[in-house]
Amino acid sequence: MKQRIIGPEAMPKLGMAPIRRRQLIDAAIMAIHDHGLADTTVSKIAARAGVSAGIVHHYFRDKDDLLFETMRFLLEDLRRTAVERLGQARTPVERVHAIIDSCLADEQFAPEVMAAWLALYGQAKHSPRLLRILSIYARRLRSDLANALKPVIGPERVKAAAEGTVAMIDGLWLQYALHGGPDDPEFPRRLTRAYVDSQIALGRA
Amino acid sequence: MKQRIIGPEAMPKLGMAPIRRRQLIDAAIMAIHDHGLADTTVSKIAARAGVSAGIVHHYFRDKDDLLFETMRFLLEDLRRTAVERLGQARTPVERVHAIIDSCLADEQFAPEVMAAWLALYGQAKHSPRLLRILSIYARRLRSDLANALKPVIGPERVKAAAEGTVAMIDGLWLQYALHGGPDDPEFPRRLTRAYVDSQIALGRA
Amino acid sequence: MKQRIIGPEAMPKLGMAPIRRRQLIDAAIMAIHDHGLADTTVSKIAARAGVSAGIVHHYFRDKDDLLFETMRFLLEDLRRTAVERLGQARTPVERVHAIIDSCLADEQFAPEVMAAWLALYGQAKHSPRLLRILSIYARRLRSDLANALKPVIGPERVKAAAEGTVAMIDGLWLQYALHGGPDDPEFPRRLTRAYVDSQIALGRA
Amino acid sequence: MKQRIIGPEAMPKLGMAPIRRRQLIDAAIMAIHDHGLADTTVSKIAARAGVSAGIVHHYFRDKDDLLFETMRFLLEDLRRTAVERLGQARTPVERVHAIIDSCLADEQFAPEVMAAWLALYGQAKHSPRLLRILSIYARRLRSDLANALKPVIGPERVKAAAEGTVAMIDGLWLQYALHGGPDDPEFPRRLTRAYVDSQIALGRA
DNA sequence: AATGAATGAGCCTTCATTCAT
DNA sequence: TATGAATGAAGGCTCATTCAT
Repeated sequence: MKQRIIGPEAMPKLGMAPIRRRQLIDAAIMAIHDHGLADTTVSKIAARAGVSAGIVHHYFRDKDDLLFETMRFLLEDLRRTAVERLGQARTPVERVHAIIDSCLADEQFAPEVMAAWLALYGQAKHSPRLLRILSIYARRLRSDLANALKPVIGPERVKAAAEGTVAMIDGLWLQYALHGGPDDPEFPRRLTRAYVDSQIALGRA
Repeated sequence: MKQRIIGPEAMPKLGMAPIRRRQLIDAAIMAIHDHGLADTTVSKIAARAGVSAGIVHHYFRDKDDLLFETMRFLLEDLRRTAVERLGQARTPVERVHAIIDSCLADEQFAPEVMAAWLALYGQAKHSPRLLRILSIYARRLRSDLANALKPVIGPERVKAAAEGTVAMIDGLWLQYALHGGPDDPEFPRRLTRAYVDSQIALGRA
Repeated sequence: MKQRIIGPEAMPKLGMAPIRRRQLIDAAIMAIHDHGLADTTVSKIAARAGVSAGIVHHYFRDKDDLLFETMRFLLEDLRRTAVERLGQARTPVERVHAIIDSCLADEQFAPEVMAAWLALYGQAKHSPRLLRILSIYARRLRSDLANALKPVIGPERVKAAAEGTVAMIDGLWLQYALHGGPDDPEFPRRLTRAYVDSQIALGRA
Repeated sequence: MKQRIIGPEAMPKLGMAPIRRRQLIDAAIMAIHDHGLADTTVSKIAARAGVSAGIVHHYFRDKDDLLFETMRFLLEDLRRTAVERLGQARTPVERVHAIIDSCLADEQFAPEVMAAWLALYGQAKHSPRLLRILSIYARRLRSDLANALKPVIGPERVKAAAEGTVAMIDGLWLQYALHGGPDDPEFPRRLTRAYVDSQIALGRA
């Protein structure tokens, strides 16, 4: 999170846009972690990225745009991980575990990431764009989970099981987001898998 | 928008402090819901309460103080409900249900309350005072839950069961906080109770 | 300066005006000493006097009025002392010494008094009322001094000697006002008397 | 009222700091003269300098910082003049006269400068930073004066003579600061030199 | 006479944004 | 591309003043 993409000594004039945008998004995540969303200013983000405040508006329409892109980055990063792991899963249960493991992956417990997600949650209701991408992500997660559970749980119980699993994932994550990451990051994953297993056992019967 | 909480006919000049403080706390909750914490200003809160912006500083040291008291009000309100319901519970399982039902009570799904809690969560990491009262509340909840589960679950499984239950409660609540309150507020309570029951069944064996 | 005129337990309803006014003037002097004129507020003055802020406007038109009366009090106090001492003086030289001794009397080196006088000086140019009473006082002082010197100094040198004496008085006082009262309050008086004596010696020749 | 110090044709965007700082210090002196320290606001200073109020905080930490730098400017300006004139003086008496002439130089009787010095005096007791630089200046002045007087006055009388001279300088200046600059700016210098001469005459004997 | 509640104006300061270089 | 200067709009907070009690 803190390594520089390229050194400050070599600044090619072309193709900087994606690099700078990514730099600024990283800086925004760090600034939110350091100061909280309410106290995150354009200047602080720019300082974190090692650039001047003015340049931010060359790469993003305005502050809101930068913050929106930051939130989208978080969501897409998570989605990418989930898709990757799902691609490697072979059985239904492996698919469920892939989802759990990507939602509760080690990276999701990085303090900067947790702070940014919490900020995203707090802000979503007051930003239609934010709410929209968050809802899309949430719908996909439920859909993936339901699809994975369908083969092993009776159709009338799938929805409740999926809801419960999402709740377990988010609830565990929230604890760590509020009170500090887990000593053993495997613990929440194990707990959630156990829940799913119990649901499958129940659903099969 | 600007209706007065208490009628204009009786405006006592003495002993206004508790009335005004409560008025302003209510207004703060509404303002957070309307604009989000980051865009909640003292003026907006005062307008919501139907008073001038200046008077806020007669009753609260500063904006942070008002917001802190608002958050504390939410926490104490929840705590009060939980203590009441626990007092009426007779069996261990009733005690567990009392906790679930107070955390997922209908009032907790009021849009204003959900918005304020989300804001509290997002802000806690950047306010020692906030984090402190939130941690106290979280510790009490876990303690209550563990005590209630102890008689019916083997000691080596109590902690995991309590953690799981808290996660289920928070996770379900979070879904509704983000995507709108439940159609049937009984549903999340039923789901959580089912989880606890399965844990008890597992724990007993 | 800090003793209460009357205790708070016995509050006669009649004839309070002069007492309260004097209390508030004393409190204003102390507040100016404590906080500086720029940071002296009505509330601070009222608190110093042990009354509520609102009551100040029963005894003074507004804050400016209170401060003006405070400054006038200082000037009249000094004038009263000078008149008293002049009345007891018998010879021309005694009259000059009386003026010196009243301007550099021990009371004039009280920290509260020095702070208030400095504030008066800084404010005078921006308050016509203040400048007026200050000028009257200054004119009287020069006049008294010239009259006292006339019998012992040639008329063509009286004015310069009076100017020099006033300068010596004010200059010495200013040092103490800025850097703390004199260890030996007799020292500045002696120095000024020596100056006058040298002027008389010169003037006589 | 709003004329720019430097022409509008050349507005360099780089290296504005020293120019703007000096502009703002000048504007602060004028604002203090116009309104008095208590009524000098950042907006008034900015308006005097022909810039927006916001920009003040680009060049000074806060209002206090600007006022402090303003006061320091006055002190350093005076000190610079004194050092220059002392450098040109050849004899002990010339050195004393150099000090007198710099303290009572024509520039010191400019209304804006006098108003700012008075404000400095009134504020010093309530600002440690201000008191500190004022004390340093005062100490240097006394030291310079004592050194200059040492060769021509017996050691046991040097201190009193220096004190008296400082008092004469400050006292005369104070008269003009309060009641308007001298018709003949040479007059106070002559009077002070006469005092010093009399002290030397006395000290030699 | 005295208080505390209440207001409204104004001040300092911050900050997103624009612009000339 | 990148910067720092500059602005203007708020925001938080203070405070003198008024008023009902």
